[in-house]
Amino acid sequence: MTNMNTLGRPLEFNPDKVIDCAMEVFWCKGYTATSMTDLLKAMNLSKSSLYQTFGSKHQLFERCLDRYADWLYTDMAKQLDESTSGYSFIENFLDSIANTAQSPEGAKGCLMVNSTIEFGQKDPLIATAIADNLQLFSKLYMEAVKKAQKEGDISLDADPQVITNYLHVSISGLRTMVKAGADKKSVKATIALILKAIQ
Amino acid sequence: MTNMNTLGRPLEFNPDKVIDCAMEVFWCKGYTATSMTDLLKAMNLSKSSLYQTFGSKHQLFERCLDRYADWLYTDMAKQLDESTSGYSFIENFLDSIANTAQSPEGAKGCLMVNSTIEFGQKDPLIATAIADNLQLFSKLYMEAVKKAQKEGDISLDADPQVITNYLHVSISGLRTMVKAGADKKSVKATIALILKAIQ
DNA sequence: AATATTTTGGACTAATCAGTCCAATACAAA
DNA sequence: TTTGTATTGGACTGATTAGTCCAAAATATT
Repeated sequence: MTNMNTLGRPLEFNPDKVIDCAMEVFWCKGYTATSMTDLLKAMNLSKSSLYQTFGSKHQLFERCLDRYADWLYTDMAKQLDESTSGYSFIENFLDSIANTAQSPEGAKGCLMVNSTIEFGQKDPLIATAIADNLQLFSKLYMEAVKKAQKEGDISLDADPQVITNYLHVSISGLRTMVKAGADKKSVKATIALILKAIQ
Repeated sequence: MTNMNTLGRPLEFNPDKVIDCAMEVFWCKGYTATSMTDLLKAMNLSKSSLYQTFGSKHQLFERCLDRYADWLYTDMAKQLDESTSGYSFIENFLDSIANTAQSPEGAKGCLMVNSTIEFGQKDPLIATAIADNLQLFSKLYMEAVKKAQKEGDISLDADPQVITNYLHVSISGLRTMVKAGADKKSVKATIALILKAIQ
């Protein structure tokens, strides 16, 4: 099988590291527009190694999706943990999206949003992968919202689940706006209005 | 050239009608995932006729984008015209998105949003096509917002341009949420919160 | 009926697609 | 050093990609 071998020729690459390379390509180009040649070049792997280790383009993509969600979740959880308040965490996260406006990072958007739009419900495996990862972020948002409610920044009679969905919608929308080329000033003004609904 | 000929063999198809067929395919599958074979089948055209009339896959897609925007704009302008108030127009439009939840129509999403995510700023021609069409909808939203302000449903000290951007973000976000498979009830609850920010 | 003009069907191309396969290679254990 | 096991490079496959080209067909004008 893959890795964990004590016998035979050792792997010449770090599977986790090359997944990051693949993720980057899928993130920039989308699944369909990415060719195996693109991936091979970015991952600096031979065809055999790629297929041996990851099975297929589709399976590799699933791995990338999970890796992306994991990476983003870890980062956001850290942000939440280090934040002075639940509300400021939300505020800062939205602001960080605005700061990607008209930059290469902003042009990439969010791999989860990109994949949701590219696949929708067409591919059951990917649809569940996205749904599962979305659930992960929901929990994080929920935590932040409940914290903000305790801290008096968000009204107590608001339903945290509704606010969580509202945040998802706002974030996807902002990412789309940024991808469409909106400038930082417009995005920030929009964010101010977004936050108005949850106060 | 194309059409408007008085001499020679007449076209066996209606260019406008077959564009609608192509639009449908691009809408469902995205640009990259759509093959010429898909288009040929959907449009019921021979390869020569397609290339003769539309030039290339790319040019055909541009035509489809414009056609889509035109079609949607016309429909929305009519809705605004027939609406009892500016605010109810906005409300009804958001509600119509919620009603596509977990249906084939919802799975398609919005061709403008889909294309924004698929292309971003990668393709200058398509980026401008999207930006131009977005501008069209901005004017419509702006009109509705200003009307709602006059009618006392939206506060007069709110900047109509900011609300317009906010609506764009909300609509893109809702379309993404629906594509991800959200149920009607959740979407409607989210819309209620979205509207809260502009009252 | 002859001619000019245009569209159409379909054969064709060269490039690219994802994926397979195997001999050569490189290591650990014996 | 031999043996067993796993990885690697790269040739190869068949299908599909967008796009070209030209002879045949279909019409309006003369």
